[in-house]
Amino acid sequence: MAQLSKKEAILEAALKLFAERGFDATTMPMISELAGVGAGTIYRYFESKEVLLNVLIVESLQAFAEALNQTGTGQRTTVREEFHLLFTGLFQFGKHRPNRLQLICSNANELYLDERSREEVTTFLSQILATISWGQEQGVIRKMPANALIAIVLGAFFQVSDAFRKGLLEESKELLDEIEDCCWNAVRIH
Amino acid sequence: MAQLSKKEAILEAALKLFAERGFDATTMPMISELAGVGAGTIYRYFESKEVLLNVLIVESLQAFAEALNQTGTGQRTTVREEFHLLFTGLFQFGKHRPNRLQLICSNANELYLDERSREEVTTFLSQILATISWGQEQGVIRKMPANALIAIVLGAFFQVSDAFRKGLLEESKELLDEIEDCCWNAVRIH
Amino acid sequence: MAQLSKKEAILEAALKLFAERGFDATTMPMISELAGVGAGTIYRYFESKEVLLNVLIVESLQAFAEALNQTGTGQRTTVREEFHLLFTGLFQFGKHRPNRLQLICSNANELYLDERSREEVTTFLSQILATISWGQEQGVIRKMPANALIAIVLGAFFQVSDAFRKGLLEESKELLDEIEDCCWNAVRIH
Amino acid sequence: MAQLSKKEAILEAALKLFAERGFDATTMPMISELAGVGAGTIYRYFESKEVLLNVLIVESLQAFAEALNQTGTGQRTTVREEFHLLFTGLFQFGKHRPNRLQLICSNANELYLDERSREEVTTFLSQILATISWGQEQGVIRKMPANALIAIVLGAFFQVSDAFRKGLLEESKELLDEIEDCCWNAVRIH
DNA sequence: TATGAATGAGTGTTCATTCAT
DNA sequence: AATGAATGAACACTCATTCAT
Repeated sequence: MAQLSKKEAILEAALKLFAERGFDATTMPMISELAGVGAGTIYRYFESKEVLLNVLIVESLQAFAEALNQTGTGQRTTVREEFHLLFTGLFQFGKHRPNRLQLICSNANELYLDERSREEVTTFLSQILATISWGQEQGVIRKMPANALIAIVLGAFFQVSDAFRKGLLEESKELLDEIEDCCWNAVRIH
Repeated sequence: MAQLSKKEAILEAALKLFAERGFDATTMPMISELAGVGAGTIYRYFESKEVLLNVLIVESLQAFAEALNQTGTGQRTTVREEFHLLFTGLFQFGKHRPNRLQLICSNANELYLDERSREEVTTFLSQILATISWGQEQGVIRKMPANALIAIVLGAFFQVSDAFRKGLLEESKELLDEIEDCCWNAVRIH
Repeated sequence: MAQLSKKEAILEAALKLFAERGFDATTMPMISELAGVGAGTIYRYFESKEVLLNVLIVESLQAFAEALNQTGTGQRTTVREEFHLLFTGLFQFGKHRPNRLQLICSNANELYLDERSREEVTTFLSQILATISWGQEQGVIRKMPANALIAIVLGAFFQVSDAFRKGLLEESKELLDEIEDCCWNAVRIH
Repeated sequence: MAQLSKKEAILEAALKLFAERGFDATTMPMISELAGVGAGTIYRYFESKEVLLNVLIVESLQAFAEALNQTGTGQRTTVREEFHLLFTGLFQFGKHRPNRLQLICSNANELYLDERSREEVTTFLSQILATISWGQEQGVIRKMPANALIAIVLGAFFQVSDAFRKGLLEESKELLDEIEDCCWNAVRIH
């Protein structure tokens, strides 16, 4: 409360609840209570529940993209190295911002996304696309529709993250390396 | 209507709506209208909206398991062949029962699952587990936690199915074969 | 309660409250309580609060027009006689349906009228217009814009009705005759 | 802003909004925005929204009474002349202070009037009453309850003013004279 | 003096559920 | 067995009012 502005408290509370329960199952009273603010206060900062969701989605996608960039910047070495940095970025993000990851993964929110959010999704994916294209040019990554490759790797990553979150799987350096290896094998040319 | 009992009509309507809109965004009046029955009639067959969801989840998981069994029965040949049958079963199911698949994939419903449904998930997964264990014994599949391998393959499959559903990817025999190959490479020992 | 359907009870309660307090100062809970129904029940019969108002306005205008017709039907005699019948009709209506009259007079509702209601107002006024035109043709009523004549007579009538309603004035046959005479003098040619 | 004190700015904004939209449909934020002051500032000058309304009503009634006095002062000539001055005063006021007139006419505010405002109404009417009594003594105005005569003339005037405001009637010297003549005919002895 | 962020009671409205028919 | 009218708790959201600055 001392270190968090009302707006931040609301965003944090909403993020947690949207991630855990989904958009429809989260009520404004829940958010206001968890944020420790009055019900009306939310509307001083966010026009509506939907706007609040979209702000969070855009924020989260940007944070996600940034997390990937941060690890991936610098001169290009090998495609495999790039893939490693990407994967590391994914898991770092999932570890530090589990709710943001959950929000992004959850398809349930799709109905409520506005134009801005949809664009942000495209922007985010374009970053991964670049790596894939480069790998294909280098003859290292399979010549398949990029969307399919992305779906395979991200799908695996999301599901694995979910397993971590639910405690079905215990995180360890070795396991993460193995999973990365699996995903790399999935898309590389043998 | 002629060939469908009231109960079946309700289940079908609810399945479609839960899959398309999600549990919370689906109202009982929507279901009763689509099913062509009175609002109160639903309660003659299902205690509550949640029970209705759980019945559908259990049904869907059983149908999913059955679909996998059906292709996979018969004498065991190779692990690769078994994997192929499993994958074929997954896609067959997604093609013929897209709503059931969508219902199963959607994490949004998690909150509302009862004990019975959770058990059914376990049952369903045990079938896949068996194949994995066998493959590991044979020295063909990586020695990793089974949950991780399942998450990788199912995650990829769900995400790919979603891409098909949204029209981001066009289904074709060749593409399916490629995707299967990707997934197999992900889990096999090289 | 026994003799009133829910819908009628709602209409009656809403009429009373809208007339006494105005549209904005009347809440749906007030209406549901006075009608003796649940809050949600109102929405089974009326889409929204605004629709409820408009239904009442149209109903009231039609009842008003009918009340004027009823007294005024039959062969035309003199303009004065027609005026008398009109005035009698106005007061009869105000006496038997004070709330409906109040609802019609109140300009506060203007903002919420839909197309249908606006048309009904026109229809209602056209009836009075006919009498005025006839009187002007006969050289008995002043040659002034009909809207002005209507405003004068109806304005006087509404204000007098209000005075009766508030008890500022005591109704009596003689007083009504005098008021009618005043209004007639206002518009006739001397 | 330069020439208007905060208090005056608030009163002016509130007058405009109450007149145009009604008391209930006007919000305090609307008033504060139009007045160019903070929301809380209103409460430094007026205890509540209701008090603000009542201040405006009293002010308006006093301005109205003053407007009538101004034209009517001086030695008495004839009753007809006095009536003319009264009528001129009414229309002058309506022309120069349309919002104040609208506020006074609107019955919708009745619910919120306090004792002070009610007294002011009486004070205001007493002025007109005086003229009427004098006319009746002179044998020029009908011997009817004064409230009835006031209702007739003011009712006609308010309704005509409304027609002007809505553009249903075009103002002109000739029309005003005619309307005055109508009203005079309504109350004079023939 | 003046502000506007903050509040929470209250608004119009929806909907899972019940029950008389 | 089947209905759909009825309910009232709960929803998203608003706004008169307060108060720390």
